[in-house]
Amino acid sequence: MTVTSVHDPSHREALWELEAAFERGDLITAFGRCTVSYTGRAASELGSGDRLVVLKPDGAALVHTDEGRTPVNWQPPGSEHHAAVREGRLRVRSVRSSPAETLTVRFSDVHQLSTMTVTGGRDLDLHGSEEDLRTRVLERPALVDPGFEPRETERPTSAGPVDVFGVDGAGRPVVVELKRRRVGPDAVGQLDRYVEAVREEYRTGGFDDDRADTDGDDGDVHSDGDDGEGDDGDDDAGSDDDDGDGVRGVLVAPSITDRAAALLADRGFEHVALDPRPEGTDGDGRVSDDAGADDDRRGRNDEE
Amino acid sequence: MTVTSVHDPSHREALWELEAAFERGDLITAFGRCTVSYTGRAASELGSGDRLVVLKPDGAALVHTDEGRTPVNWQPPGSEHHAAVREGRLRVRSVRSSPAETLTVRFSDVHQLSTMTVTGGRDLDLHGSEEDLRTRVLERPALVDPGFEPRETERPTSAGPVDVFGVDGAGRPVVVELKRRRVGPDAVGQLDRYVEAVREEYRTGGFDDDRADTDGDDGDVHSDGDDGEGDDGDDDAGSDDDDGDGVRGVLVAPSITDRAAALLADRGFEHVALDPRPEGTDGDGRVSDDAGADDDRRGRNDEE
DNA sequence: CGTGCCAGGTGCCAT
DNA sequence: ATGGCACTTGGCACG
Repeated sequence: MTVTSVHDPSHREALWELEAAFERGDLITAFGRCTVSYTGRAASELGSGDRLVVLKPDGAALVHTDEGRTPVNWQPPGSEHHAAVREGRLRVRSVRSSPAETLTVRFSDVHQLSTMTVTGGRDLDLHGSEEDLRTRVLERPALVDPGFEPRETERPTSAGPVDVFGVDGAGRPVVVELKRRRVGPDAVGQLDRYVEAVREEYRTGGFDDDRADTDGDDGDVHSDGDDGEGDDGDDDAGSDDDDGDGVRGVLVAPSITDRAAALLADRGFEHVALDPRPEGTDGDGRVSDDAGADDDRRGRNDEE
Repeated sequence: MTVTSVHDPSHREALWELEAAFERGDLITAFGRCTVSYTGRAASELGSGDRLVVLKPDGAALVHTDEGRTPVNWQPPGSEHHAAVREGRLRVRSVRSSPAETLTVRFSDVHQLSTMTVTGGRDLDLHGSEEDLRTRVLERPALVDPGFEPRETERPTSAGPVDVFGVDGAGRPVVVELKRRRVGPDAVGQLDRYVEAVREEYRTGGFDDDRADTDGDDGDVHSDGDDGEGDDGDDDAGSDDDDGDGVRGVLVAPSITDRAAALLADRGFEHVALDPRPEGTDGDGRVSDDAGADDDRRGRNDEE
């Protein structure tokens, strides 16, 4: 049995179905007239109306109206669903602790209640994320700067992990912050924190013990062979070569807003325009070159 | 007719139901075995499996697995839903432009398809947001600082709108940034940008023409009567009274992380611990005092 | 579990 | 439309 469905069930019927579905670990949808109360990190009340309520076996709960991508109310995974009949209404309650939160849906009428057994994979294969951008940068560092040499990814600093850290042609340390989309002032602030942290690090003599003691296992860039060129850029740093303090800050993103650009200039940082996905993939995802291993879209009859 | 539901429909049947539901402006749920393709700002592929697909009349589309609060794939409101039978599968496609994005769901089997007419309100009454925190601060400015006098909310600066702007007992300008929850380094960066903008503003002589020309209609704090006290604080600013440049920065939030606190101290700013909801409302939402106009939870029988 | 950060973030409201 | 920001942000990875 994969799907059960009851129309206009009595509250007792609905309760029975719900508890059986909880037991089975089914996905549940309930459509009916209800009010919704939430209390926890915040608190909310929603007056009576028809809504679609989705209860997942992992504890997630969603209350959807006919509008919006975001549910009006919800409960994250890890909650526990309970059902009961109280004061003539079917009460579905989803509770979690830490933080303590309760979502209560009170149905005056259940128009339809369905339960379904879910099978099959849920692994999404996604392209175009920041990780893809990082890959692009690591594969072709010249896109960032002619002489750029990546040395480490997720390089730890006192201000947090630097996306890509390396040196330029002149041996100056370069802090690269990656963003998959157009950036605003916040990204500049982020870059600024990282650059300042690295500068401070160099100032106090290379080792502030800020860098967590990862033994080059995780974040190191694939060594291309040439190591004997100035191993950690400790010699050239500290002198005010160009601007700032010898440490360059580079924001790699498709584009940047005016305010962010102003802030960036103020800090003496740079912006490099780069897309997370290489050229040839436009908004519709058509790949001009690189005929990938896509075996679903073959017959291109795209009407309707 | 509010709800229609078909079990294991043929693709033709399902297609018929779908198009009728589109026509009626109904909310649609489809449960079945499908693959999902998305392309637009990014691109993704999801292999075959059972999923719950929700199609809303406003154009929103959701694809849910049995896990997570967030749909594996989706389309925001404003999209257009289309259905067709292609290559022996039921294809549901949701398309939007700007940005150009397409979500395609291909059903090999539809286990259940339901359509529902939605009526009733969707206005959520939410408490505990940043706006509530602002209200608290405006009603009791002393919570921020003994002599604090709010002057303006959403005060425009070259760096963006300042949550609350005012003066302290010594007549110094105060920039207040509000956060409804525990803050990290980003919030300090935000406050820093605002304070710097205000300082620059004062430095260049009160009017940099940064402040957008809102004629005191929107952001002004309710005038309490006393206006003849130094109308815009132009006299005392510019002298390095305490630290920084005579402009104070205050981060109002329930709590703050260590890193953020360090940054805050570095900038010479302050943290004021304040909750968006007044004392007496704990995590479970029980209000100790202030018996509000809540008329739903009366009989407190809270078992199961 | 808290800290920090990315996300196809979404949503709201401003210019 | 773009911009800046809040959000019960959610989700993940790491210390």
